[in-house]
Amino acid sequence: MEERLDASTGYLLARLGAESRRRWARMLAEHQLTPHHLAVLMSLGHVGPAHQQRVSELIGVDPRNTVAVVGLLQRRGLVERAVDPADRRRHTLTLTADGAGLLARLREQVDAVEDLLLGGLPGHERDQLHGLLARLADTLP
Amino acid sequence: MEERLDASTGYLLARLGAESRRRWARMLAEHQLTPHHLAVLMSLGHVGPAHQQRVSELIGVDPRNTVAVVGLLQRRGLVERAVDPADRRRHTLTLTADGAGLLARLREQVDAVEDLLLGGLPGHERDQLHGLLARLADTLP
DNA sequence: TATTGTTATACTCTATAACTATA
DNA sequence: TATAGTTATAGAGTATAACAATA
Repeated sequence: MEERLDASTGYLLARLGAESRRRWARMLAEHQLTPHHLAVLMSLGHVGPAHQQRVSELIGVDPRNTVAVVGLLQRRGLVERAVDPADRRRHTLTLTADGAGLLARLREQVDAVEDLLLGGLPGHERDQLHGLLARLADTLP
Repeated sequence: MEERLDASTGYLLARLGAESRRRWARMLAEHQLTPHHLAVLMSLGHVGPAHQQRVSELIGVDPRNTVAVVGLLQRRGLVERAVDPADRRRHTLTLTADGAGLLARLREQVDAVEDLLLGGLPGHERDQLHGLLARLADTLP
């Protein structure tokens, strides 16, 4: 991309985030999935079974827009949706064995995409960047 | 956002980039503009007059999708589109006085949004993050 | 023949209003 | 009355095919 705008960190974040999303999307299209689908699988893999609203918060998607995402995963047998007996308004989402298996296989491809995206930075800077982004994510409302 | 996924730097980038874009979009909606419109104004403010294709590269938007973005800015009198006499296929984009004025006023609001987004990080970490993102942007194809 | 910009189109992503059922 | 999830819809973002003018 030769010359760049460096005026705003927020802009760089949005710009590089879009690039990252684009690469994920291209990779996931082979599996007929979108970045949000993988985000749901990853979040369930990370925190275990969770209510749908919790997952929405974790992946940063409005609950109303999460419905269709989870719906597809359920129809594919990757995620199970069960009414919570303690509060029957709530639906608990759980990874199925198929879902966990697919997630494991996708992680390799995720890592490959990652290496291409971050390949220009030396290892210690990649770690530094990861740490800063993780901390920033924790500070958000 | 309490607990987070920290498995992948690319994911954090996409996640925080979406958050950043969302905040920009909310701010810019008051001016009936989108993040892409501001990106065009910023890029012209940064590199001076430029061909449309060059701007497309700078803001990371396909030239076919840039047409409508620039078209709106032109109709609003913020950007001028002139045929390049040296190569009449090319259109040179230039900020008008109105465009430059609006850009200056928007920068304050951009900074305010930025402070809210990055407020959780101490100053030296914000600088570090900015440097890493700028370097990463330079390494991309 | 290749490049710059354009038109048109379809599909995804995001935001929001209004609803159901449960609490 | 408030909350979890849903339905439906409109707008913005993105990708791609086909084209005109110019080089």
